[in-house]
Amino acid sequence: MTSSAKPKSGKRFDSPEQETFLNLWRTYDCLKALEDELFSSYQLSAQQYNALRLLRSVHPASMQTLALGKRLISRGPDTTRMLDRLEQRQLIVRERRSENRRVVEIAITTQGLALLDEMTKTVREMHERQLGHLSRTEQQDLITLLKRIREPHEDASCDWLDE
Amino acid sequence: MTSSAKPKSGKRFDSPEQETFLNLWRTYDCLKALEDELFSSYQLSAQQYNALRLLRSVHPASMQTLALGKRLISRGPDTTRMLDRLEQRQLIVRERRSENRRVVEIAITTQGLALLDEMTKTVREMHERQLGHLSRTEQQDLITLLKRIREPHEDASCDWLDE
DNA sequence: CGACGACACTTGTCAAGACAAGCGTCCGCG
DNA sequence: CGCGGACGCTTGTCTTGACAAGTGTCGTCG
Repeated sequence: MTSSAKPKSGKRFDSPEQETFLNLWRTYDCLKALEDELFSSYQLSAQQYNALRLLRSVHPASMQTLALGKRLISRGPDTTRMLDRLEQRQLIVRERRSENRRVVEIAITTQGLALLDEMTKTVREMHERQLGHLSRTEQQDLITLLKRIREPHEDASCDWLDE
Repeated sequence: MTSSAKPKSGKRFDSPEQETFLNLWRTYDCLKALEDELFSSYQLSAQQYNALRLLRSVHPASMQTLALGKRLISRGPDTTRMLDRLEQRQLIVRERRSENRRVVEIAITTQGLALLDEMTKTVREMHERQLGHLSRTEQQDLITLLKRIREPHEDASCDWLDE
């Protein structure tokens, strides 16, 4: 008993907050695995799928690269190169307007919309597998708790401006 | 109104399950950002920190590489190379025993324990910032819901054998 | 109207993760 | 014994994400 750290193999967590976070992490990872499995069969990442969804929500209008990046989950990742891949597959188009040649407007193409349509059914089935065993009330409770967690952090580093 | 997809910009989610999952993702990402910020100041990833924690919990015994990898959150990532980095910093030791030269036993070193001790305070403060504004009851409710989500998936692809 | 700073995006470079093939070791069976 | 297969880990290679510096465009102020 010389060490100041007490392993105490019965107690697995250093604090209740750690237990909560690890549960959150595990659960997220578990559901993400199901997502990735599906999306990879369409050669898409979850981020790319969300980008397409966002673009569809403003279709036929367009969004600027930065605005799109801000609304994706992980804050400002490599938006440019992710869009490169989508553009190569002609799921989106990029356009530099003469009125302001700094910004690049992104819009979803007909092929992009078609891909989303094609995925609708399997995506819904995956959501069913992921969370279908929870009642509507449980899901609502969960969302409430999750939002409460984010409350004090939203303006700090996590601003998605979702609504 | 020619398109079959209905953008309907008011409705943001395709299904309640999607809303739940996106909330989970966002919340996780939000808390992860706080984690990463802290751990990166110690030149560690969250995975590496968890590996050290796990090793401490069995100290002074050791674990096999595969067993350790299985108990980390993201299933079986690049355990070997992650341990390479920890070994280079002498936070762990690897040993091939003569009794079974296939397996590699991993153990945390005194320096590894010292690093964990050094981090204890700031890690706790971060947990406080992350989730301190939730009551014990709220955290417990959340954990219950999260476990319920994982229930049907645990044996499929997410087996952490935590307890 | 020309220089300066700010903005929006792009490119370069590097570390980290994913996937598959390869190597050494052990067990079982003839 | 010796050989085939399974196991446990390592290595190679590719894709992905992270961070910083660079490029082109616009507003503004002297």
